[in-house]
Amino acid sequence: MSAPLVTILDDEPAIRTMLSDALEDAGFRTMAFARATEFEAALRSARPDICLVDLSLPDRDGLTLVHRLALEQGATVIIISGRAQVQDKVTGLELGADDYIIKPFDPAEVVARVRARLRRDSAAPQSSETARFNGWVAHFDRYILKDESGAETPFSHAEGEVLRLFLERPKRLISRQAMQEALGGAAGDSFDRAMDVRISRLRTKLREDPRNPRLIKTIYGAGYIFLGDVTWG
Amino acid sequence: MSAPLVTILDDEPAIRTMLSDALEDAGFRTMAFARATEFEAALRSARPDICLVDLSLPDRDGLTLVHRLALEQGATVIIISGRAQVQDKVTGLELGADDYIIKPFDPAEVVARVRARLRRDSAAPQSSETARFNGWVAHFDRYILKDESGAETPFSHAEGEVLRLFLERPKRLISRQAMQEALGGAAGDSFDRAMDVRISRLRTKLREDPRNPRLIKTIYGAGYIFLGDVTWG
DNA sequence: GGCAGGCTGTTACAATTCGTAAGAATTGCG
DNA sequence: CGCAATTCTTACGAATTGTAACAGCCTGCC
Repeated sequence: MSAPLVTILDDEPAIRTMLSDALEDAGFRTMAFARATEFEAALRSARPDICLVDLSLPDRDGLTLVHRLALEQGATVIIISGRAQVQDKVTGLELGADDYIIKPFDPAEVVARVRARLRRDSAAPQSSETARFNGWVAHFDRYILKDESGAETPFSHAEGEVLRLFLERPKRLISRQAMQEALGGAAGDSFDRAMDVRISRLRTKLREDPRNPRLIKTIYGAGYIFLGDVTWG
Repeated sequence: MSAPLVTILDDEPAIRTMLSDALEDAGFRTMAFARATEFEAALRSARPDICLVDLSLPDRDGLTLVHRLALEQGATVIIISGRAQVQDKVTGLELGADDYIIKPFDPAEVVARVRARLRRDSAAPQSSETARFNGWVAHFDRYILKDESGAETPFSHAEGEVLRLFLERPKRLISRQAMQEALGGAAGDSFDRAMDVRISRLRTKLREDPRNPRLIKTIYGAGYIFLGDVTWG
């Protein structure tokens, strides 16, 4: 597992340098951009773990960008802004940002906040081996799925990997790329289909209606989202 | 699914009241404590979704408490503290806190940060994912539109973006340009038509009469206006 | 070893989504 | 009314995603 990637989007060169230096000293990989368009272009090939975004961008409405990144792409976003009004912070956070840091800032605090976010994102894997969701009970230790009537459906290891991934991140978008990494597949062309097939088989076992899946939703062009109410243990 | 529970641990009664009031107005359940020992006793019977903790506690070292809560119990912890030094923030976050708010604070910001944490933690009641308007119910979490008879019409991601935009700004003019930015399209000539098509398809799903649209009105030369009576939640 | 059965990736093709293009319909204005 | 600008709708096609069918692999068993 390589070092987490942090992107920086800010039009002031001094800020970009300061953040890059501090974050790289702390062991992160960084990519810095001055304009939203460049940043978005880069997103197509790289998937950052955290995005630091300056709100006062010249070439695009920053809040719109945050919203798209956070709620639609499922990225973790930290806003860095010169605006210190409470109202600004509240709207930024409501739009999906995970944190809001005011300029001027101390790089050490930024690093600490980035670390705090990452710690949560990769939160300790569930110690428990059973999970309940929408009438189903998944027993990962026995590779079995029980429905409300108690009937058992076995699932395979590969299916279990996908199911566990969904149950650990319910109601959040999981991008195709993130899923492939989690499932240990190279991002190669051919593995794409393998992942699709895994999900398809899982859907069948969960008795999803192909026309209108209730649990595993596809977001065209982005990834998947699992909509169950999950309780572990 | 009951409202998320937020605990407040602070020795100043005024702060406790201020936070309780603000959080309950925002729809959360709260429990407030003046001392760490009481708080810990309560933890045995209740499982808070978020813990707000003041560091300057008389009866216990606050940082130790935060560490136990966050890293060992896996709880989500937000520190509220009078100490504004960067070093204090860094240690607090390193010890496992998820956020660090400095006194004096605005309750609205605290609420926004609590919401942001819950959204990430998953199951969180997001700003609410259903909206009612003129006999319709839009379920954004399920990508489904229900009419009065309960019949379901699925809508796609792209259609949902448009619908959400309308429902968030009812009875107000939305200029074409504003809409394009919100939908993430460059203002290029070609994307204009794409937006039209999205709206057209949405109108079809809402069963609008092309001659006399009741919900999505076109303002020639300006933009669109959504005329429904919208209630979120 | 040889075979049966299950698991999983690959391939091929079907279905869906969504932008583009083109022509039709509408609106505003003189 | 006539004309130009704007907007609506339909059809099409590229890209994305779903899934059935096939093949390779492993495991257990005789």
